[in-house]
Amino acid sequence: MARTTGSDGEKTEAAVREAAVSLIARLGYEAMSMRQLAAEVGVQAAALYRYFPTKQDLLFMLMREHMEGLIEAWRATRPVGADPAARLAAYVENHIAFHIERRHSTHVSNMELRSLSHEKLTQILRMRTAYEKELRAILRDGVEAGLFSIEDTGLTAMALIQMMTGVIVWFRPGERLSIAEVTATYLAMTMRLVGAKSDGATTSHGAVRPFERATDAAAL
Amino acid sequence: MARTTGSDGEKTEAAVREAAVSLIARLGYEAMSMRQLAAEVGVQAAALYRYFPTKQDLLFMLMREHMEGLIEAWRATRPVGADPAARLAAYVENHIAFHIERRHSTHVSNMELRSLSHEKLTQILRMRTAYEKELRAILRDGVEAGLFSIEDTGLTAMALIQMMTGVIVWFRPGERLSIAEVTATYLAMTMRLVGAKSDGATTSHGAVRPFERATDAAAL
DNA sequence: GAATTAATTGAACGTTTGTTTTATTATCCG
DNA sequence: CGGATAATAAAACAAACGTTCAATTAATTC
Repeated sequence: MARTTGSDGEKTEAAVREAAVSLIARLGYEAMSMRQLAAEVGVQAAALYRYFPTKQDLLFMLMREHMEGLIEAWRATRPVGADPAARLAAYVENHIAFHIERRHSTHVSNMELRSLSHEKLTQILRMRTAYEKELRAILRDGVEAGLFSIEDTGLTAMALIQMMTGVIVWFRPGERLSIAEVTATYLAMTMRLVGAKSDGATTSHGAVRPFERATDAAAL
Repeated sequence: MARTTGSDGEKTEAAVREAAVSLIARLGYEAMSMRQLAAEVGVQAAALYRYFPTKQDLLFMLMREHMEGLIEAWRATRPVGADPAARLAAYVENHIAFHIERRHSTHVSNMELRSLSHEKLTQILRMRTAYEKELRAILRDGVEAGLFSIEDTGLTAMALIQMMTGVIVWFRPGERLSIAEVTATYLAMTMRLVGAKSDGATTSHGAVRPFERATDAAAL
């Protein structure tokens, strides 16, 4: 009735995070009880409080790590000197690969923002804005270089992000389409949406060559 | 300590629905308590149960009415005999107008699906699928007529709906852009995204004439 | 104006909630 | 082997939850 044989703080902590992401994604933050989470980990509810001070801190921790992972994945992938079309392609591929691979934590980070305190919400939104800013910069550069025809850079960036992130709503791995096919199609749609001129990486009818990286794109 | 002067069932019921949509959109279904909802209406919690049997039935009622409204708005607007490009334009305009106008109930219908029982969830998803099917039919007709160039009709329909519905995440009435401007830009992006040939209602650079209906589009 | 119906209150029900406290045991270090 | 520390269980807390019930009053009907 106390410390159990084989118990290990690090393993428990990892199990808690994994279970929390899965449960919150499935039930929602408010609907998931601490006892439910504890049962999923195979532990009593009181034991959870070794790893975070409150339930909301757990949520914030999960969200912050998700955003940090997203920004880091982009930082490691982005082609710095390339032309806007190649940079846009890299952004789309990274975004889709990351979000498909982390469907659950994406769900959490997108749906549970309202459960954060004002202060914690601000921190998460700051990270999100920084990430979206990268896309706006690419679009702006593309317009200035005469490669894209866009009415409103900010609006287009939001539309693209909503479109791409929406993949997690309907995509299920192992069904009709592979990740590579989905990524290639979204890339083609993106290029047409921004009015990319058909040259360089794009084929004659406006579709874009798949860049042969979609399957292993998110090996962070 | 009983019936209050001036009390009226119909007015209370309407006030309950309005307050519920607003509160659930802001706090989430699980986070909103019946006492909170009652206080917003100016009534005791017990009085709510005159108008629906359980909290979940209230949620279901709000979602069903939202979906019925969406389908009815499209039914009343759709141009039956027109060509695919005009039908697609009508779909986009109706969708955006409806969702901007009903931001709160859209939020509820999109975010709180997991709080429904399996049976009620199925009913809502059936309505949603029927609505999305209309878009897929338009895209398919456009492809067959040689007007659109699309890789995957189903995937493109989902991408478009996610993109358009996403408007409610960032759009706030009375800020930088008007509803008409947003709608026009989304229409242009949609037409490029589906690879619409530049003829008929579309201008030379792929943008689409606004159809002069965006502002009064959602007078249901 | 009496009888009936509609609308609501206030109190109470048993559960469940997030969290704290205290005690207990496994593991690690010397 | 013994003391320190890490990790947990078990029990308890007040507060809040959705919902029910009986009592009470306003509005309506005849």
